[in-house]
Amino acid sequence: MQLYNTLTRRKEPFEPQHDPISMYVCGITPYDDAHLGHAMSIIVFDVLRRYLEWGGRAVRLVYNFTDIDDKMIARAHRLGISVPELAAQQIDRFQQEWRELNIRAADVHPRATQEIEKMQEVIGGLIDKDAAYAAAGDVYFRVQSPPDYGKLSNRSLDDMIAGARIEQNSLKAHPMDFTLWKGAKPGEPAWDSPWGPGRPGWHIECSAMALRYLGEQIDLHGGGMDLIFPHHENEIAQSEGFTGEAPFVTHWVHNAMMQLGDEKMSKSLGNIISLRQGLDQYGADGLRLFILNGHYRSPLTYSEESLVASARGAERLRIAANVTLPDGDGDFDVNASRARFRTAMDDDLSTPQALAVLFDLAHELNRAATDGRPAGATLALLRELGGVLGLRFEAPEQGALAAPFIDLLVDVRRRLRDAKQYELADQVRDDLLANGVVLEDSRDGTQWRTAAPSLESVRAANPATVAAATGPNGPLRPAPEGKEADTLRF
RNA sequence: GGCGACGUGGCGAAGUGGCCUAACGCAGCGGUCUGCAAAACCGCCAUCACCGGUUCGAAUCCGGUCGUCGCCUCCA
Repeated sequence: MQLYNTLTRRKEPFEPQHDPISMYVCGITPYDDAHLGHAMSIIVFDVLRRYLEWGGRAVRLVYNFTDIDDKMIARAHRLGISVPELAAQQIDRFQQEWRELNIRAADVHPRATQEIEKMQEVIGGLIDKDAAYAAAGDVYFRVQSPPDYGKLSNRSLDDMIAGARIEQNSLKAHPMDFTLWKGAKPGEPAWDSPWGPGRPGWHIECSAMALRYLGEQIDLHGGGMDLIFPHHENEIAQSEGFTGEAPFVTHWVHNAMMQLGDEKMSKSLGNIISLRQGLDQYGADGLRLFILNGHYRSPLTYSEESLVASARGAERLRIAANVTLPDGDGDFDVNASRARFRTAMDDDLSTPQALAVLFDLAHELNRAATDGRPAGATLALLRELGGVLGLRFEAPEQGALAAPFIDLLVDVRRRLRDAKQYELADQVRDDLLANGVVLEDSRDGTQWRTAAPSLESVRAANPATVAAATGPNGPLRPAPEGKEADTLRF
């Protein structure tokens, strides 16, 4: 398949050298709740992994948690809990949300705090090669040591200095030198090291974890575009400096950022929607459709309209994936559809086109159902390809408590209809709809299902969900002032 | 200032030289079905920011204009 490679800035054939394919995706810092931007990244790489496996390749995926850094410390301090407590709590939440999103677990989920030894080994190795130096309890990486520093982000050290606001630090040999090890400050978590007590710098954990779990050269490394510089640039510098092997990663894959819509939204705290809230309002398939409807390298703008449309689309697929058909495969050309799907996905993971194939299959299924034709093979293919995209085609859960009462109302309404008391029967139906339950009458009786959210219902719900988005950990960080349209920030 | 992306129907979004009078989804409109609905089905709804050029032929290539956005700082 062709995959865009950030390193070469063009689409290239993806030719993994390892079996299983070694794949590393930068995870999150578990200091606050996940939002839709995180969902975008994790869904994209979940789909890439599923697609590779569907193509018959084995994949070894590592997805890390960076559970120690300044934000972790600050947050834990504010909450009055320890950093490990904060990490444990947030990682639990993430993993619960990942499960609901139908994200397949990685093979390894390393945590920075459990990889200190490996990090120190790498730091020590870099010092030995004079690619790093200790200074007053800190250790810095020498950006002038690699001959090609800046190759991933496509910029020179001069450019970086010109544009960046560099804080003065006389300990550094070069202003862009970055920290590998931070000397401990009072009250902060610290580990012993040859350079004194301290904690790892931001980038070193990923080098250490990738090296430890995947080896010196890996096939694919993923993450959000915002990580290209400095995080991934520095990861390359550290890893290649340490091993002496290049390239550290043959294929770098980055997803574009999710953005907030208009000014109003960016200024308003309540509109930065959490993953929890998104899951509750639009369902896992709805969220996936929203993200997969665009290409992973194009920025995606959050809007309630789009999410509602995606949730409706998910409902359409779900209904088609659950149609009742006569037995038999039918004569629809499923191989053509399968090939179309593969062609789309092979072209730099073109999920918008892949999704179009699923909708065409859904259409064919509905036609078959209308005509009373068999289409078992079409149904099987829809479910199979849906699986590659991580779609489940399951109804959002209706509270188990409510179900018996809904059944009861449906039955009461049946009696009213039998008695031709249509006005009352319709009243029951309307009232249920107002509560998010759709009734469908047919010859075989009445079915009910949870309604996809309407724009009105979402808008009505959102002011109230500001509090929900706030969660037990305090409010999500407000968007910075002075920007018209902000990237969702964590 | 440096690096980069983008502008396609009411909305989202594919398509990067002829199969495009432009996929797919949402919304809308007309019809079928239905007690009425819902779902589904049938049908309808764009000439691709603007200007100029290249070409037998351009949404797709080149130049210009206008507009939008991202990264360069913690960030998926």
